[in-house]
Amino acid sequence: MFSPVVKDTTRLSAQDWARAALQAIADGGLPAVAVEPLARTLGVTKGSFYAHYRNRDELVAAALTEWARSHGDAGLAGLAAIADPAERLRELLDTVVHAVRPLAPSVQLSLLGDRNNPQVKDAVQQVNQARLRLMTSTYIELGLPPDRAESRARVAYAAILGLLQLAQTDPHAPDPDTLAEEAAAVFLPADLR
Amino acid sequence: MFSPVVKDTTRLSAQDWARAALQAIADGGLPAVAVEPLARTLGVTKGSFYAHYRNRDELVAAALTEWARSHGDAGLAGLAAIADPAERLRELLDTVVHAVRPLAPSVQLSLLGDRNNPQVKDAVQQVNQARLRLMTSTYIELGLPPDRAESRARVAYAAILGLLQLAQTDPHAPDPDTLAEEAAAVFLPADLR
DNA sequence: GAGAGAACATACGCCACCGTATTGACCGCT
DNA sequence: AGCGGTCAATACGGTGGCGTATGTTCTCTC
Repeated sequence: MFSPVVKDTTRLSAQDWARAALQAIADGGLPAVAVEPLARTLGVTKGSFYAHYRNRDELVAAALTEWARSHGDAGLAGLAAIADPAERLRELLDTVVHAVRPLAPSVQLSLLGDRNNPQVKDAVQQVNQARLRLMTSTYIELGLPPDRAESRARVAYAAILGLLQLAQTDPHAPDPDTLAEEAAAVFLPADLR
Repeated sequence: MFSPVVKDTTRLSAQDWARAALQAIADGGLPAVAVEPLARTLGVTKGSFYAHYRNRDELVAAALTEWARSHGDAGLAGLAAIADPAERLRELLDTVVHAVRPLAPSVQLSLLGDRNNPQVKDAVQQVNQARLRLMTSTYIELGLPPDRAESRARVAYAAILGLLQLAQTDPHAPDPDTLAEEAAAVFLPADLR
């Protein structure tokens, strides 16, 4: 018995459609989630799609829910498990700055183009809140008073988002190590100034 | 003689179409730049559109060019004119953090959803480069060595972008003054640490 | 191994948008 | 007054995506 990495000739599930939808979002935003093109890339015709979802909107909702789930508290479990707050923060910065991870951030960036859609707004908000909560409590653990911890977390998280954004549009390799160093110097409050 | 704020019954120019296209981008990204809907909001039919542009792509190109122009070096002239680098930087942070300016940032955020389009990529890149150049030279003036100035500028600009991004998705008013203070504490190198 | 249901194919009508063609109305200019 | 150019309206064919209807095939289960 061997587990196939790619679901070869087997039939598709609702999850497969949702995953394909997320990939489409990463590539072209919400408008790219179109039933017929997705069916083509999946190697089927659209007829079978309606066995899984009632309409396109339901697919979009499913994809967004899945994304919000896996990138909200669920996706932060690994980081949250780090006991030492300073190390946790450094790990977070390192991860982000070094990451040219292909799919994960692309979805969030693409969703910005469709931020007027209420469903999108909810999903993005949910993910952002979870991350901000983690970073805020980290800064509190580091000794900042709660209100300062909150705004500090906000600025730091904003920088993370912005760096991802720049990484996706900028061809100039900014040397990750230099960036990580700089980010650490700015956001790791060794002195808690 | 009174100057009409809205071009009332007069006829439209290519500029008018480009402006409408930018507004559409801010609202719904590139896919929202559709000839017939735009014609409807402009109060004409699409027949007249093709007197100004050969096709939709040309309109998109014109809109993006206009945006890149007005938000690149041209749009930074006011800030660049500030002689004192520290004041320039503070002004920049203040402007951004306090700004819930409706249209300007929306376009950039919306364009993220269409960053795979080469035209979009070029425009965004052009604007980002101009801003990064200004911030880098500002940090150099402040006494940072060139390489550190560059990465510092990158992190600071990323934070700015991220704050705008959060402001558009987050309903929680983060109290601009607190944020401005925090941003200043982080990015204004009084000590040039 | 026969039925049930899930996954798929095919074919259809519908609508939104693109681009073209043609014609008409409104300028400025000599 | 007449002329050319610009902006505009109307009408048309083409394309791509949505959703429905109606079968067909696969797979699981009893």
